[in-house]
Amino acid sequence: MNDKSTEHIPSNFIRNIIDADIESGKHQTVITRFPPEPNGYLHIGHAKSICLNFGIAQDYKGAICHLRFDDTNPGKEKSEYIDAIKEDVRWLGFDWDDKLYHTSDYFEQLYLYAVQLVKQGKAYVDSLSAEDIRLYRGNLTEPGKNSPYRDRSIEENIDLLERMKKGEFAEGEHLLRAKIDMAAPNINMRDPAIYRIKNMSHPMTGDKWHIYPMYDFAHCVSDAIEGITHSLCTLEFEDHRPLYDWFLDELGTPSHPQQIEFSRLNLDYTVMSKRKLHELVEGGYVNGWDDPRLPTLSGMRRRGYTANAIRDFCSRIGVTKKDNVVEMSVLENCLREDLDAHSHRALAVLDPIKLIIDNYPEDREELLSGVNHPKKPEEGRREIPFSKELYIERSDYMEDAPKKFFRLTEGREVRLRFAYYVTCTHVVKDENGNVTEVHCTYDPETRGGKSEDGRKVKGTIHWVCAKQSITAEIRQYDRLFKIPDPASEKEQDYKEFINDESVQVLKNCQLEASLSNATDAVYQFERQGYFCQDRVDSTAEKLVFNRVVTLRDSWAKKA
RNA sequence: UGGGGCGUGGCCAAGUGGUUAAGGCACGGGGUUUUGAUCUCCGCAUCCCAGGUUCGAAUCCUGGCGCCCCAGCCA
Repeated sequence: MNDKSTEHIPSNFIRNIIDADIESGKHQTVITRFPPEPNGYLHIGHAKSICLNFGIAQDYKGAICHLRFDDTNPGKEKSEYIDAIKEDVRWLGFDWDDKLYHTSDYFEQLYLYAVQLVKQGKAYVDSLSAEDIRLYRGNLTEPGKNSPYRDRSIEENIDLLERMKKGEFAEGEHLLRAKIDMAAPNINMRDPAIYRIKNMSHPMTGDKWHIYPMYDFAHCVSDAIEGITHSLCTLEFEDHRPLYDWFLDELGTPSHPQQIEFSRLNLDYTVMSKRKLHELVEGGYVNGWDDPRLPTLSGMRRRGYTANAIRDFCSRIGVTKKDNVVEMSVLENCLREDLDAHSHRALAVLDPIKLIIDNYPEDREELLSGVNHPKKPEEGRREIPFSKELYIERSDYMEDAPKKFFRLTEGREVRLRFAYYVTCTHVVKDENGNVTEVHCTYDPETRGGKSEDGRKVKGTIHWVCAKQSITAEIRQYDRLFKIPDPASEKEQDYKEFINDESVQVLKNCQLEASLSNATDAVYQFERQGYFCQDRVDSTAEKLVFNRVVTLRDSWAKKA
């Protein structure tokens, strides 16, 4: 970890609570946990939680953060996701040491605790249908009513529960419920489910179980077993806290963690729910979980985002209980800051057009020197081949250019970066009137891009040597959705707002020769943006680069 | 019309009775610049509303208003 992400210790209401707990002696140290359900890939919203939980573990003396897979629903979970999640957490720069757990590690204890509840008369086996249970639950304004099975004897309940466990019943036949209060204003307290029958095998426990615990029961008990001090979760679980506390109080667990809720991260122009991400991936709207347009950590990693930038982002957005939608520009700014500091520069022409220097010798070739990083001379220099015919960016020539256009137009002089001053003389067009060649003359006295006479040249453009450039494909990504908050439109499906121009593929980009040895690092293609090789599609024969993010462009904004 | 939360500038977010109401992003403007990048300088709010308490309130009280979450045998 380096740079911005650890420059200052963040402060937020959760850390304030922890500070107070340590100060008061309530806790000597802190144990947090990051508890993903392995039913999908992690996204930047999870990164917020990861940075919060693991960040606390890093900053407090003796503190530790557990990684716990919340695998209580074998119908939705797969071990493929477990591996992906571990990889993402590691990539983000965090380490769970040997504190890797699964809720399924506790299935035995969980069951014993359930039996204890039954024996205490605090849980019962209900045999109502799912439909009836819903009916009996009441609604937001009306209380529910007791199930006719609510007063079964403890003996009968134990017997039924044991048989549920053995797999004697079909799914839905019975359900273990907490006996609390069917008239509670908090619907979560209206005899919530504890164990349901699922006759399916589990990635970790195989065919051992026929019943699986519900989140509300499993989560608090798992936290207690692990001695978690502060159990941090998102706002929608606030209503579940009374239940979290009820279970632990009834059970008399050795420890009673404190649940604290904070608001989820929302980012504009994208979606963050697992359900929607699943839908985008499975519906073929994007190409897999690691599609560079997705806010998944694997997608962002493939796109070229750095872990450093994401950590910095998480610390900048803060942690509160307020609903929020963070602008993408904050993330992009974190990225640019990190990339500007660490990326080597290169010259690459995305939309090439020939530039011919009429007064440059036909057969001459020379090597010019370019700095790898303008602020870090220690990063060295590289040689860039130069000759009579170059490629420049099509957009760097304009026929009827306004005064403020600092690039090429007839009679205007510009600097070729690291090379020479050239003055545009004329252009050649095809039968349709499209410019096919830009012609110019160069000033041999300006080698390296500077002149002795102190003459001012406002514009500098990038170029590559036509003969020695290498061809590559470049994928330019844009926001996935056309509107800032696609998920909030009540009337329309969010998929209707997908931006069908979210990726633009340029197949004939010309890169400076040194890029044939490109690593998997991110490069700044000068005046364009940051790019990195696509880790899955780029090969030695066919280079493919992803545009991570553009450079800030105040000129384009005005124009 | 049940319960639980939340409301500080365009977006995040400090602030916990006495501060010119931090900071970041965005935005506008100036300077530097062999990337119209970077860097740099400057500008940019009286705190949802209304009453009240107080010498003094974004911070305390009362009453409104607005937004979010909850009726899975999902997490």
